[in-house]
Amino acid sequence: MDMEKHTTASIFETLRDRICLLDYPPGTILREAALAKEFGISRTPIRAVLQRLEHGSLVTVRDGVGTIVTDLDRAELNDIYEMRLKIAELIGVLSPRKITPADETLAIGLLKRARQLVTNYSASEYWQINHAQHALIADLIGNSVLREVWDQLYYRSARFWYREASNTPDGVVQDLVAELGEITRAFRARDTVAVGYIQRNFIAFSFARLKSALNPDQPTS
Amino acid sequence: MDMEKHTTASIFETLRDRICLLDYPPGTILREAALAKEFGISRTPIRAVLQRLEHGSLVTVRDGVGTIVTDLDRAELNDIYEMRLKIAELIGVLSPRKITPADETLAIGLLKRARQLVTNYSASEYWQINHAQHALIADLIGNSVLREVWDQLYYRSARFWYREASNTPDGVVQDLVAELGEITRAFRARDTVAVGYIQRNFIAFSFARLKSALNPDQPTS
DNA sequence: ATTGAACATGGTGCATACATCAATACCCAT
DNA sequence: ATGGGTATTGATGTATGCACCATGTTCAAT
Repeated sequence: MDMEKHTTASIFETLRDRICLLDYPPGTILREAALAKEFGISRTPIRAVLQRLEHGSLVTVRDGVGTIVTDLDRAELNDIYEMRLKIAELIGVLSPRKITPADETLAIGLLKRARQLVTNYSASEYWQINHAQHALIADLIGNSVLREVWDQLYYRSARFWYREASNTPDGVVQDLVAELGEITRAFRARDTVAVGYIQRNFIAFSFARLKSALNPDQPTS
Repeated sequence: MDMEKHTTASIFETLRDRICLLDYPPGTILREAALAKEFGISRTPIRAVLQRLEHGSLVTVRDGVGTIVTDLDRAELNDIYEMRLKIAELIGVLSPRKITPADETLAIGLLKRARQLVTNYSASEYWQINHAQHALIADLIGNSVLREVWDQLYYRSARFWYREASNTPDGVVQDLVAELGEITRAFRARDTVAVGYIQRNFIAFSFARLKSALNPDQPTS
């Protein structure tokens, strides 16, 4: 029984998170009828949601087949991360919002939560902290276009690093703690440019980690 | 009588161009039923097209009211152009495709067409040349994510400069000729980085022109 | 045994009727 | 004359039946 009132926005977020959290692994075929039945509505609004997901490059709809969760190939990984590296540097440049004490408080809270991950790891908690950190920084971006691109690339890259976090949580959690520590420091100094560069650096670290995971060893002749 | 076979992709391009060419001025209310009747199909595929346009920030769909062509306010102009300036610099940086003799030939052809605009101005021809130039350069971009963003921001900015071109065609056409001249030179040198910087510069020129058009005079105390 | 086409099945794409929402005009009370 | 609640109108949002497409299967011919 579903007592909740599912709106198209909430369904979109639900499906998006299922894809990002690899609950729907790449290649999964989603059926409109099944989703419609699950959420207790008709196929029409489901189709609208799937179209939005397709715009975000998370799925591709194929006539007569179904809606297929997109694959994670290496070329796309490179393209997304190359862009995120460059986009991050713009965060503090394109007329950002001023950092407030409330922001600082939120960052400190996230840092504390992240530190607890070191001893008690939980994939769901890791995801939620990342999510909150992303929202916190996206809210600083003054340029609306930059914020949209930043947001979309975040969700498009999420599956890559979430899978890596599940495989080898140790290093990933250490990075998250370090990142939030630096962000807290930058927030204390009210330095938005620093926030952008911190993001750039940790995206680069994550990128390196993912690449070495795909290339376990250097090829030997 | 419509003998052509309208596909959703062609309808999307048609409506997009109507918005960009100010055939549908900002504030215009589009009715799904009217569009469905015009293209000889039902409301369902029309709604899909309108959703795509909304994703591109060209319209907003309001329940019970209609689909409204978005307004051109100054804040959005600033955000879009700030981003385009930064994005343009990445064209030659993020693994671009090699420039070929065929590209050079196309650029020279566009330059010739642009020169004819100086004596015989035509708004439609101006639009088509800009369109072809955009496609030519977008095709050089190797990073798929960058290409998508570049493409979307082009169409999002189109209405601003198209309106300016209609108001004062002279300076705009001169800029176009100069831009295509420099692009041709960069193509001859097979220098993709130069292409990106040329784009950046002429976007900046256009930006300055638009800002001065919105601020006819400096405010006097 | 293998290959080929015809067919059965289950999916998305489309068309249409109905439900719901927003704006406006209207009418009655003041 | 005016103000506010109500009815009306026409829009988008939703549900559902049908058409078309893709895919796997089956059966016959070689």
